[in-house]
Amino acid sequence: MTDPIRLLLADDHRMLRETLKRSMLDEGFDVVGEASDGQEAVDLAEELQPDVILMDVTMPEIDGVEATRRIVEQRPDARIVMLTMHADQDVIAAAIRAGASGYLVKDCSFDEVAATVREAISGEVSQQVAASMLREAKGLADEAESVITKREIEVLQLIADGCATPEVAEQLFISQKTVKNHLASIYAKLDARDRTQAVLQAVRMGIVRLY
Amino acid sequence: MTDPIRLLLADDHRMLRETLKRSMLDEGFDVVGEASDGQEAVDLAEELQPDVILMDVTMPEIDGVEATRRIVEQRPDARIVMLTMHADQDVIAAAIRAGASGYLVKDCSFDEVAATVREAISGEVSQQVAASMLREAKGLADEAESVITKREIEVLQLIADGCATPEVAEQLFISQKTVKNHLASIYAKLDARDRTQAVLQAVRMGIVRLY
DNA sequence: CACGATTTGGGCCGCACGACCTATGTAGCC
DNA sequence: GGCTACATAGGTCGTGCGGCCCAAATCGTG
Repeated sequence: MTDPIRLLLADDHRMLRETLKRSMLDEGFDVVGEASDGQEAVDLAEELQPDVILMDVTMPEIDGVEATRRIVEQRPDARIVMLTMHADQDVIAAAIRAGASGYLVKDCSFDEVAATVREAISGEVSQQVAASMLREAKGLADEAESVITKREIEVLQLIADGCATPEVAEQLFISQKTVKNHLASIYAKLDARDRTQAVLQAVRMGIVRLY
Repeated sequence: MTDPIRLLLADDHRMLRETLKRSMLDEGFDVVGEASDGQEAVDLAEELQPDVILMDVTMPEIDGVEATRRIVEQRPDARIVMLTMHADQDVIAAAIRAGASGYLVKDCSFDEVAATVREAISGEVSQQVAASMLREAKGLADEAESVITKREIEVLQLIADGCATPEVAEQLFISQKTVKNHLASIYAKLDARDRTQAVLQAVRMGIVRLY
């Protein structure tokens, strides 16, 4: 038998992290570390050099997609399998672009998790990911347009936190008009008609945190 | 040694359900059934008569709080431990009112899960729940005011689905004014200033589903 | 340096939205 | 029969919001 696969788990919910760890250990994997936020995941990935990282999209500090980007930047051979609540096309596309080598919806079975981790090591790519990469290849122009900027995320987060336009402007030290411009840009990128839909989409994508 | 505690797990995410099941089995619990939505939880609770039900708040068809209400109605001695993403006071209060005997945030450790299930059986009540019951006793008037009606939930769900006021009115065959009245009532009950905050609060409470 | 993306800001317009007040019909309940 | 809650609907008023036009400064990358 070969050496066990060394795993790093990154999820902000301790319950899932611990139960997943137990199950992965049962299956013969070696869980070398756990991270509860994106920054911790980046730090531990460098420190522990795990074979595969199982990373949730929605996390504090840095979301999973951005954490993936930073890890892959330092270590292009890193194998990262993304976890998410919903099967959102935009999220899958963003994860692939960031350098993830696999993708799992939280509604999948545990066997699928184990299988996807092994596939990530062997270099195979799951059907879900392959299908997304096809779509990726088809509509690169579209994808490029749907990159939310830092400032736009700040605006979205403040609105999710309960701020109205004037308050967002005050918090960011900019005019209300600029806030509205950012929002208009966000609506186009997220295919949302108003702030409510924009925030909901951002929550689905893991861009914004819900407290 | 006494008979193992018979558990029913209800959560719409298969990954958590399966990993939690493995861990609970490891700990000597007997997981007799799994439900992926509220209706299934109600049905299986009656069929399997488990000692304790671990139930997520956010589920399709029927949310965890309502499922708890229905189960307790049929079997007042049922022990139900609620699971939720966020430590939301309104959710805790609603769960207690529905008849839950314990409460867990998904950020807790696995040991806490096992301990809370055992406490639920022995009749003890966790500190979190006790604290909430105190608040409950203090402000019963307040709590009574914060019961969202069926019609209000329909309005909230449609708005979460992307409808604007005129569209909600059309869908429900009522005037726009009535929709606005429902919204005003919702804002007061959920302590929200606008539809965005109302929908987010509803998502946190598990009243509304995010697709 | 030049180009594109980002961030900043202006004005205009029309409708949507939320606050506030009142009112009626219909249930369920003591 | 009254009481309370719920769902229905109207008016008015001020402001928030989103669509659409535009333009300037900054900044990273080629």
